[in-house]
Amino acid sequence: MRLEGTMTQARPLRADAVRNRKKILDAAHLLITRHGPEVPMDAIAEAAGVAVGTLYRHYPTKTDLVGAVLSRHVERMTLAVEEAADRVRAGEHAMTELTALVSRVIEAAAQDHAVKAAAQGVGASYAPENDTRAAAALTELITAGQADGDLHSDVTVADFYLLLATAPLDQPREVRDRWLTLILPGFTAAAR
Amino acid sequence: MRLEGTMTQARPLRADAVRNRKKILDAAHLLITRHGPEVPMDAIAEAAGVAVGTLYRHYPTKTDLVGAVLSRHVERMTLAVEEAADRVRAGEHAMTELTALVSRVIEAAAQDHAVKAAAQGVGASYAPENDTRAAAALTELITAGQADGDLHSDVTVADFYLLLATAPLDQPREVRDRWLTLILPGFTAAAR
Amino acid sequence: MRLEGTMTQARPLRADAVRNRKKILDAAHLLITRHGPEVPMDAIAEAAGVAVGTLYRHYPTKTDLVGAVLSRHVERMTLAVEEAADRVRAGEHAMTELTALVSRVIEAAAQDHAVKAAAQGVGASYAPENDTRAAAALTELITAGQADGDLHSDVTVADFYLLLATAPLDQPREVRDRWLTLILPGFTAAAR
Amino acid sequence: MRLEGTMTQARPLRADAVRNRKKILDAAHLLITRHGPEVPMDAIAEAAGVAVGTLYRHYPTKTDLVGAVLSRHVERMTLAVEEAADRVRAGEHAMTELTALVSRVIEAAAQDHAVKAAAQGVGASYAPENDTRAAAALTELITAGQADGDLHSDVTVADFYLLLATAPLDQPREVRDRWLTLILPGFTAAAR
DNA sequence: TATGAATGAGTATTCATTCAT
DNA sequence: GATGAATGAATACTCATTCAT
Repeated sequence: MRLEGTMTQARPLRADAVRNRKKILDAAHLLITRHGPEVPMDAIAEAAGVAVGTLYRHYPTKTDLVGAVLSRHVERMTLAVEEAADRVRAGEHAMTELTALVSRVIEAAAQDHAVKAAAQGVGASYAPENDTRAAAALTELITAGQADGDLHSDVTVADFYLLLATAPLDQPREVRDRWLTLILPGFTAAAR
Repeated sequence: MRLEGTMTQARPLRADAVRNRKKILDAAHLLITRHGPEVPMDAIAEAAGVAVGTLYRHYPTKTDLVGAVLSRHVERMTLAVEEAADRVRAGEHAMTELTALVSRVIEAAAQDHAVKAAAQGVGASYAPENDTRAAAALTELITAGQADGDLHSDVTVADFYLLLATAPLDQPREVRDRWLTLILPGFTAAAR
Repeated sequence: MRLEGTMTQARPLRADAVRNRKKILDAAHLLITRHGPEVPMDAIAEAAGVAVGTLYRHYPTKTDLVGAVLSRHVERMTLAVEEAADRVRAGEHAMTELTALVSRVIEAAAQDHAVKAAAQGVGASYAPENDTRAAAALTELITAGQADGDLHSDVTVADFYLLLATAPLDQPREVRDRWLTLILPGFTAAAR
Repeated sequence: MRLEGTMTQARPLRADAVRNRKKILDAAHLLITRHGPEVPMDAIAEAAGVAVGTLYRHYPTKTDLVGAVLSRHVERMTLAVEEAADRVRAGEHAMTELTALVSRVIEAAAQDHAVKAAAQGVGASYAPENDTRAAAALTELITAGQADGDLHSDVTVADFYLLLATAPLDQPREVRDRWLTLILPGFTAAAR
């Protein structure tokens, strides 16, 4: 289990170092999303407008960099889940939110697909603390859905992770939609 | 310097060549399954106990070799589907056969997982005629299942391919089973 | 100094062996002329309709084969020189014949250029006995030309070889012609 | 995975990089001259005392390296021509300078012969701007020689290029001299 | 003798990572 | 802290030549 670079950095970074760090992460995100995790480190460095050395100072390993990129992605997902949880707490229908959430997350991931491949391909592990937050919010949604009698009672957070992990992200839109049509019944109370 | 050779390799291979070919395919299968399609050709050659040249004589390209490994896999699946279709024709319950088939194929693929990745990763194309055979048998099963009123009327061969393509092959057994629990309802007439 | 394969072959070849030998040489000639001496031995064997083993039985080394191809070329040149000498002996004007000969040989070589490259590139040495015959005929022509007072008195066989060796065979026709315009004066008695 | 980089390498090289670049070019020059353009890149790297990676950083392709070696050669020739033109402008006899120039360039090239073969063999293109400079200076010389009535009036820059291109560079000194004796008359006004 | 399968050293090139400037 | 030059192991593929069938 590896923590993200930022965590290990005790003292605050110099202003330009922060800037560089962001430029690097942006470039990595862009290139990895576009070309997959095989992009050479040199290419990322060039796109970021820094030298490779700088890149390595911030992320001592390609795996680290890919991991950082992935973390960002996870962070975005986490926010989406938390927002959905907020809305449910504010009175929205849980199952509706869950369905929309899944759909939205999958669509987002489909654009960013290479990022996920990155994680598995290079073996990068992403920041676990985000997962915890996401898991908490998701649990809330699930509980609410079950309380409504919509969601099947044995559904867990892991099931949703599985849902995301297996979504056909690299397929065209209509395939992804068909996919949701096929998979969502399994999550409802009525269908099983 | 590449000059065109004869396309057709009509004459039967020599006994020892056949032996080597099999050794190569076995080694490739093993290594690709275990380490993914990135395994060096040299490693495969060594594992097969032949020199690289021999390997290249049998499979002029890495893509060819990976494709051959994949074809094997597909062939096995095809047989499974055809057997199921035979049983249904012989009176067995279609939905039961379909469910068992999916389960069996997924289990088989799980062992062989990297092989699939190989196909996409290297762009190897697997023998399409197998697909045709498999598709025919599968169509038969689907039609039967729909006639029984078990299978949802809009289910197609493509849906089953999607099912296979997205199965969490690299997850442990219980995850795969859970997965089937979640996905199969979407295929039934009752659940939707 | 290596002798051609034929020379080392004490007993007469079997009929089919002779046939194979010719097929090989023809194929080698064609491919080497067309693609240069880098053509793989396998390609030559295939074009000849024999297996590589057969090819190697006749020409134990690529160098040998290339040398044999070259010999053929030299043989043709030799014939041309001898014919010119014959004509001069029959009363033709020596200088005219020499000029025409040079022109003709260069044109022939231009088509067959790769063959010459072959000789140098692979280090093949061509059958020297042909040279002897060619040299004799050429000497005759030279002597006649000098007797006529046309050819410069210090011109030797080596000069003509130099002429051929340096002709711009890979250049287009007009360049080769210009070349002759430039080089021939040096051979005449008048110009020096 | 190739991503596009910046074309312009504006900033000056670091001192040690310059040193390496020179070592590489020297080694390449030596080895290519000695063994022809087939010398392995590894061999050149070793001879230069650097790792292959370094070699490829400076010359991304073998063709580039060979081209660079050739450019050097051309550059040297260009200088020689320009110097001769300078001398003629300063009052020297044009034909004498031309003759000496040709002789000198050929002698220089003879040492370097393989380099030329390299260019053609690998398809390397040498810096064309050098040619332009050389052509200008050569034109000047030719014009002067024709004005003196020494050089044949139809002689062009191309003729001199042809002269160089066909010189028997790989032959011993006396052959090259003999060659000049034979070819130069063709360039004079008197001989044709 | 012919066949063609097997050998294996050799080739250009890439890329994560280190380290002198 | 940043730079970018250097490293060198790794990879797919070729081809002259040998040798079992």
